[in-house]
Amino acid sequence: MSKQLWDVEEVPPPTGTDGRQLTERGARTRERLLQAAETVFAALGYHDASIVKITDAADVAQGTFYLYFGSKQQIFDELVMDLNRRIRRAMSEYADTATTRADRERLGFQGYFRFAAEHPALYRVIRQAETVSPHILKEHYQRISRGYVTGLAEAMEAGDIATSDPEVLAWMLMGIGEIVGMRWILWGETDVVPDEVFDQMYLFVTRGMGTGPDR
Amino acid sequence: MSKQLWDVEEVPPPTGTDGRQLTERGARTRERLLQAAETVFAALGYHDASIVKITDAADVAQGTFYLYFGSKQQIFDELVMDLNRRIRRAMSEYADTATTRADRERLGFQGYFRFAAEHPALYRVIRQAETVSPHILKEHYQRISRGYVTGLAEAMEAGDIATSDPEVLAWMLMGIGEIVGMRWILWGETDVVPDEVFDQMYLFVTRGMGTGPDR
Amino acid sequence: MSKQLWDVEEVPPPTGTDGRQLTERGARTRERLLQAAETVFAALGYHDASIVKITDAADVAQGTFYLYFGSKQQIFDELVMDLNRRIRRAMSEYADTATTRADRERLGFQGYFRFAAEHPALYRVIRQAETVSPHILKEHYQRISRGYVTGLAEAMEAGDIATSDPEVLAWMLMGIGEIVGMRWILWGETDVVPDEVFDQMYLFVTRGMGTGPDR
Amino acid sequence: MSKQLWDVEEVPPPTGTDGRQLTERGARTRERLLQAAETVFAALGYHDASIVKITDAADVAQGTFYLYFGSKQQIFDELVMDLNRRIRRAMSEYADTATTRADRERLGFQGYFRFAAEHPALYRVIRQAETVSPHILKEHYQRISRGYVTGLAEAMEAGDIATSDPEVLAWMLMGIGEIVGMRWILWGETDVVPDEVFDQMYLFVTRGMGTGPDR
DNA sequence: AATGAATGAGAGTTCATTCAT
DNA sequence: TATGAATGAACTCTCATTCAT
Repeated sequence: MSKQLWDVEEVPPPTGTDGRQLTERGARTRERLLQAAETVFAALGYHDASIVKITDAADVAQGTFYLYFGSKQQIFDELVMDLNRRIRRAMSEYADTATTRADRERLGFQGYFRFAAEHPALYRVIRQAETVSPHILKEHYQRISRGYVTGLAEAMEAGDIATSDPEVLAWMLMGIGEIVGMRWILWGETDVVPDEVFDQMYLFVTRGMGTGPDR
Repeated sequence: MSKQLWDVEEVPPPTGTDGRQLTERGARTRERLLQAAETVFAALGYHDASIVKITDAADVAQGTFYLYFGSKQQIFDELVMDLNRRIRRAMSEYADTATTRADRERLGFQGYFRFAAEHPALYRVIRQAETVSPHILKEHYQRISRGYVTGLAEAMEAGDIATSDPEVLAWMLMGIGEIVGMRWILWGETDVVPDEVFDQMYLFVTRGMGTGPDR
Repeated sequence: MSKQLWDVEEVPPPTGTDGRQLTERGARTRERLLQAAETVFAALGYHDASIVKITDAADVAQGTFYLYFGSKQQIFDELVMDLNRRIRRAMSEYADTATTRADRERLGFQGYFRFAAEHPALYRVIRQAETVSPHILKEHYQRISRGYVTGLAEAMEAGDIATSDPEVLAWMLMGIGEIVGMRWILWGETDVVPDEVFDQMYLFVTRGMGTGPDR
Repeated sequence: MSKQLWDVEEVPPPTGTDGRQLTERGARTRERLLQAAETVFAALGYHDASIVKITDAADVAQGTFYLYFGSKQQIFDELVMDLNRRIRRAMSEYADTATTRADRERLGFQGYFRFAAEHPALYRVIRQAETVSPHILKEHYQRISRGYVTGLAEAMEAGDIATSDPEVLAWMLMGIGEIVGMRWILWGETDVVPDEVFDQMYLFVTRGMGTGPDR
């Protein structure tokens, strides 16, 4: 397997609201706030989350928040992009253990479901973005799709799956992963996708891509 | 084609907050509020929409709102269920014109996309539900899935598509429809799904279900 | 004496923040807020006055404030214009009792000093306007000057005072009135301008205008 | 002409908040802060100016401020007294070039107007003092008045102007200068007092003092 | 059925000031 | 001497909701 599918970019060093570089202490506080935000947004949703609740959870004073983030929106956006990077990393880690190309998508799904199970914030936070920060939501899907497209195009060229528009395919795979994760992980009794469901899903996907068991 | 796929139930006559039957005038006012809410929620999202804005748009006094709805949540929930009924009706209307069973899903997708194009509120409002009213969101998906399941089970029995768990299949179809609609209608330049995309999508779906061109 | 020097315009009926006409009850509340604002601004100055303090003084809830005024600025501006109308009315009432034209300015000064003595708000509030709302301050002086100009032009035409630019003269009279009022009323021990001071001032003014005792 | 009218006192060497003498570097920083304060207060007014903005303008850290000034008030007061010294110096410089006693007041006015034109801070800052630091405002006027009184008393004794209470006269001259400067310099199109206006004003003043052209 | 004035809790945000480094 | 992170009280303003008319 050549390179990583979701080749996750490095993050630039964080700055304060005024644009200045942070001391180590500052960076630590900022990180605490970001973690608190994840918890609070996941538990309460964007509206109902409040800056007081975030600073309480981070155990800093209200005013401190504004040293690092300009507004509730801004920390939200940052959190979404942070989650996005972590999902892609999770998917990469799984997918890159594949020994055959055909296994890649399967492992990608598993990475995604695993991450979703461990981070309830994922759905609660990201779906909010639709109205809170539409452009960030777009960005989120696009970044994931990009990774898929790369891998799918390769697979098509190698003749492993039927040739088609890799972008359409990529979005469909995301749509499937998202709704299955929501239905069986977020709303399910267990926090994994049951094996029979996974298998049915995967059968559908491979058939759809033109790599069924018949191939 | 036997019966409707999304057999949409009748709605009971609306009542006021106090539970009493409404006069005709009252029913009209209530309707005005519901329409105003759709506009306002779609334009601003749940948090940013406010009851003043809704009553302003409906051209009634603030107090009047509470004669018909108990809270902001409640009108939101009602709106979601209303949209849900209308989508299912739209999907049914399309699907029921199918002359062959195989055409049903295709037409169902088209009904959905058409509705999405005409009602931008769909995504903006329904995705909000994730945090505003989780149980309503669940209800929304379940009702649509139910229609799919009925039709898919029938088709499997008739041998038109490969046998599998119709529920898993139903959810995947929803997931695909939702994300494709978002990507190409909500975010696309045109407000229809381009033909090539639709075809690629449909090819994937039919292959996945085991009804490809090869059948 | 022909007509009034400071012919004070009528005020339009007050409206709420949303532009709607007020009920009688609303008008009363609005008035209460305006009076409270005068007291509070006079006692504390613009910065140190707060909306809580104003609503407390008016004995209404904080939110009520915003039914009638859009911001602290706005109630301040309104208050300045209100004081301005009242000063001009006070000056008019005095000046219009004059039996000889020569007496008019004397009585105008007295009207002004009397008003200043009774309304400590005058200086505290109006001088603030310099930075809070420069254009309102300008308006304030211009309206008073306009009344002066009318009277002075008349007097010049009648040959009662030496001919000169009535506007320059008007502003000087205001400047004198303002600083004398500040020095002897606002900062003085008594709250009237001592007779000897008033006489000295008036002698200076009449000589300056070319209507000394020598005329 | 005997001595200076506004004989401006020397300022004691500045100290830090802790009362200790400053090093040369400290004195420089303190000076930078004072200059930044003039700019910021003039541009924004007392309330809207903030210590962050002052320290930003002075390019020092927030904490540094408190090494030199105890509070926002304190730097404001110091700034007012600084401006006051500079005005008096400006007036003196002009007045002391007078060759005849009668010319003194004329030149004093010109010095004042020139200073006002060059320092818009003058009005914006000093008028603030009304509520920020009433006693400082009083002090400001009194110091200027003192210079006037000295000169006017001398002139009366010499028979150059009519005898009267020099204090009343002094305050009136200040009032005139202030309002004319505001009307024609601060609010005027040009930043000088137009010649005709100045002449009208000066004619009024000389007549009022009993030194008209008729003398 | 409809109004609109009134409420008050709570939101986001700013800012003078302190203090460890 | 200088820094800049941290504080927390106070501010302006919004809003869902109640209630007398």
